[in-house]
Amino acid sequence: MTRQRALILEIMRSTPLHLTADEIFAQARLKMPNIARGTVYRNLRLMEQDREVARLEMPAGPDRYDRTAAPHGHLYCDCCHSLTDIPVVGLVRELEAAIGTEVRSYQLTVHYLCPACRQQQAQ
Amino acid sequence: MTRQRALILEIMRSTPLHLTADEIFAQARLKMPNIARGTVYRNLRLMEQDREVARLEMPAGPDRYDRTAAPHGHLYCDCCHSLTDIPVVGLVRELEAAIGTEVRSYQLTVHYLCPACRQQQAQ
DNA sequence: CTAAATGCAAACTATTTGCAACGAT
DNA sequence: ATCGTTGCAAATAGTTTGCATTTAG
Repeated sequence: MTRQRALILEIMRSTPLHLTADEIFAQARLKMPNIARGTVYRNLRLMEQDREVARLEMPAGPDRYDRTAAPHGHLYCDCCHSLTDIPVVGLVRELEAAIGTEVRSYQLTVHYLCPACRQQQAQ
Repeated sequence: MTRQRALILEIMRSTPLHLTADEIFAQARLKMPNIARGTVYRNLRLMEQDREVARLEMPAGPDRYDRTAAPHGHLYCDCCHSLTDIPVVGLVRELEAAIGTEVRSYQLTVHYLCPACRQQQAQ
């Protein structure tokens, strides 16, 4: 556990947002001006393997990271690209029953138009 | 509708596999030796917008394309990266009820170990 | 005829990696 | 002391784009 890694964890824990590696890097720079971008990517990958964070592949743009707690899905606005959590109760159980084997994890991304963007389109 | 686009559609329709843009490009080259990689990418993007195909963001490696039919999810093997369909009956309805607004589409990727890889790990 | 699509190559974005120097144990 | 981790810069992978040329309608 290096200072760099501790800082990255702290940043992840300090926000409910789904930050990109670069956003995390930018925040980290504020507190540790010569932390390297590579270090951030490396640690995020390790933390993903350790299941400390989950990497979210996005339909557009860079991956984002989620401080993992309970399994959940995401609502993705096709217009403004905002991302919000959705609890999907019982989905894992359902899936395991359907698949007949252990589910290691899942990623559910639901595309929609968020209220603000729907409003705009209506006008 | 150009010859190029028709060929890409034909390739997509001729296989149940989830090909990458580059795999589609390689197959296309066999029948049309100077079709350009850019053309394949451009058409796949258009076809995605027209909902003729669905682009699948993968946890590792390039995106893959799915000839869309009924909405469904995918089983992804964390070990050998194989990808197979899972019908997820009623998920859209469930989601719309939970979200309270129209779902445009969704991507569900379930991580697991496929039978072959599970076997190997056990040994 | 003309507007849109192509082939080509170069550009670009996101991410990974090699390596010498550094730091935690 | 030693082994993993860092910072840096260069490399890579996947995809997109600009532009002159071709093609479909």
